[in-house]
Amino acid sequence: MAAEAKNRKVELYEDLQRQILTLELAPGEDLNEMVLCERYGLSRTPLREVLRQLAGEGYVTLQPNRGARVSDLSYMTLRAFFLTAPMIYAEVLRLAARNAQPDQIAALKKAQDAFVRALENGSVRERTLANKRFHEITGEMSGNEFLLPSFRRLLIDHARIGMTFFNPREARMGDKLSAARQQHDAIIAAIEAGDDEGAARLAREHWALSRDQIGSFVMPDGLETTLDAPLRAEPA
Amino acid sequence: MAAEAKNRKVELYEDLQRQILTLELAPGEDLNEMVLCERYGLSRTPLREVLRQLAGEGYVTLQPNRGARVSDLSYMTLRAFFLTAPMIYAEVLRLAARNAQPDQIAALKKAQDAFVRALENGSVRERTLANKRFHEITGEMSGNEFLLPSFRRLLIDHARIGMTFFNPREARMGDKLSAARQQHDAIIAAIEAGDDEGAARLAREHWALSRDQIGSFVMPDGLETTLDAPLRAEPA
DNA sequence: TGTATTCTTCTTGTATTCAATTTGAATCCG
DNA sequence: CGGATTCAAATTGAATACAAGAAGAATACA
Repeated sequence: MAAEAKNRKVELYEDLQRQILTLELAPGEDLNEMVLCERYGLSRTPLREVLRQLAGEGYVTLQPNRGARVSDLSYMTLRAFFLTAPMIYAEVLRLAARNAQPDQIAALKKAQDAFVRALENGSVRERTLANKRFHEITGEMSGNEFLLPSFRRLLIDHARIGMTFFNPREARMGDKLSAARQQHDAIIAAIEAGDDEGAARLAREHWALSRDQIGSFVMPDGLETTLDAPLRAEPA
Repeated sequence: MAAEAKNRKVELYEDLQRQILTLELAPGEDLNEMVLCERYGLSRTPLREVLRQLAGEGYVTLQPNRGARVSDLSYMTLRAFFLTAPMIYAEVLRLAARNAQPDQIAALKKAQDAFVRALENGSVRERTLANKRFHEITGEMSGNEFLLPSFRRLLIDHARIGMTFFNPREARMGDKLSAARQQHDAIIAAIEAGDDEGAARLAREHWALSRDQIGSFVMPDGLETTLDAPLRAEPA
C-alpha cells in the first residue's frame, strides 16, 4: 500500500528529528543513505527528499557529492545561540499571549502534563523532547511565520545543548527542573490571560534559567576554556 | 556532461528565486513540474529536489499530492512582516557592524554600486533584486545562523511587498529612493566603523522608510480597506 | 621507506519507469 | 434540471536503473 510507504517516510522524518535532538545522532555525523533506506524500507528517492527537508529546517547539512551530515554544534553556534535566543523567545511568547487560540492552549497544557511526567519518571531524553514540544506549541501560537524559522532553529540547538550540558551531579539541578516546571505553568497562565508583557518577561526568566544550567556545566570552577573546544568531531 | 546538469540545476534554482521575488511568478501560483523539467532540460528527480530546497527557504509551499506553489502573500503575512522586520533588521545590522570581515565589506560596497546603478537606469525589478542582494550581504556579515533563517524569509517578502506596493505616481517616491541610497551608504559607514548601535539605529530608520513607502500605497487617502483583500488568488 | 599515482570500490546524483492519487468530465439517477 | 457517482486523463510519488564523482587501497617509483 502507498499509505504504508507514506507512514514509513513520516516515521523516518520523525525518528531522525528525535535522534538528532537527543544526540543519538552526534553533531557532524555522516548519514548513509543506503543504511537508512534499508532500515525504513524506502528507496533513495523519498529518503533524499526527507533529508532535504531536514536540511531546510536546520537538522542536517547537505554537502555536494558528499551527502548529508548532522548539523554541527560548535562553540560559535553556542555563542550565537546565547546572543539570539532571549530576544526571539521573548518575542514569540509575547505574540503567543496575544494570539493563542483555545485549542492551542489545550494542546499546551497537554504538552506540559507530558513534560511533568517526564520530569518525574523519565529520562533526560524524554524531558528534552517534552520540553521542546512545549515550546514548539508556543511558537505555533505566535502565528508569526517570520519569527518561526529562527525560533525553530533555536529549539533544535536548545535541545542539543541541553542534552550536552545536562549535569546530574549539579546539586541544584533538581531545583532548576522544578523551577522550569513552575515557569511553564506561569507561561500558560500568562498566555491564557492574554498578558503579553508578562509572557515576554517570563520568557526572559525561563531563558535565564536555561543559561544558568548551561553555565554551571561549562564553568564548574570558573573555567571558560571548555568553550574553546568544538562540540563535534573534527572534519576528516 | 554532469557539470552541465549541475549548472542547469543552479540556473533553475536562481531563476525561480528571481521570478518569485519579482512577482513574475505570482504568490499562490502553481508550479508544473513537467513544464519546468522541459524548460531546463532536467528530469523530475533533481527538479523536485530544487523545489524542496526552495520550500525550506520559504519561496514555495509544498502540498502533499498537489505539488508546489509559490508561497502566499496575504494580509496576515503583511501584518506579521510589519511586526517582525524592525527587530530582526536591527539585530542583524548590529551584529554585522560587530563581525563584518574586510572581504564582506568590499562585497557590500559592490552591491551598493549595483543598487545605485539600478536606481539610476534600472527597472523596478532590478532595483528590488539589487536591494535584496545588499541586505543579504549584511545578513552574512552578522554571522548568526539563528537570526538568518528569519531574516532571509523577511527579505523574500520585503522584495515581494516592495514590488507590489511600488508606486511610481507617488510624488515623493524619487525622494524615498534617494534616501534609501543614502541610508545604504550610512549603513556601510557604520559597519566599517564597527558602530553597532549606529547600525541598529540606521536599520530602524531604513525600515521606517520602507514602511512609509508601503503605507503611502496602501492608504492613499487614509483608506485601510485595501489591506482586507488577500494579495493572492483565492484557493480553488 | 616514503610518496605519488592509478585503479577499484563505494557513495552520490540523475534519468527512466511504474504505481497511486487527484481532478475534471461525462453519465446516470432522483 | 440538480446532484451524486463513476470513469478517464493528468499529475504526483516511489522504485529501479544508470552515470558520475569521491575515497581508499594497492602498486610503482624515487
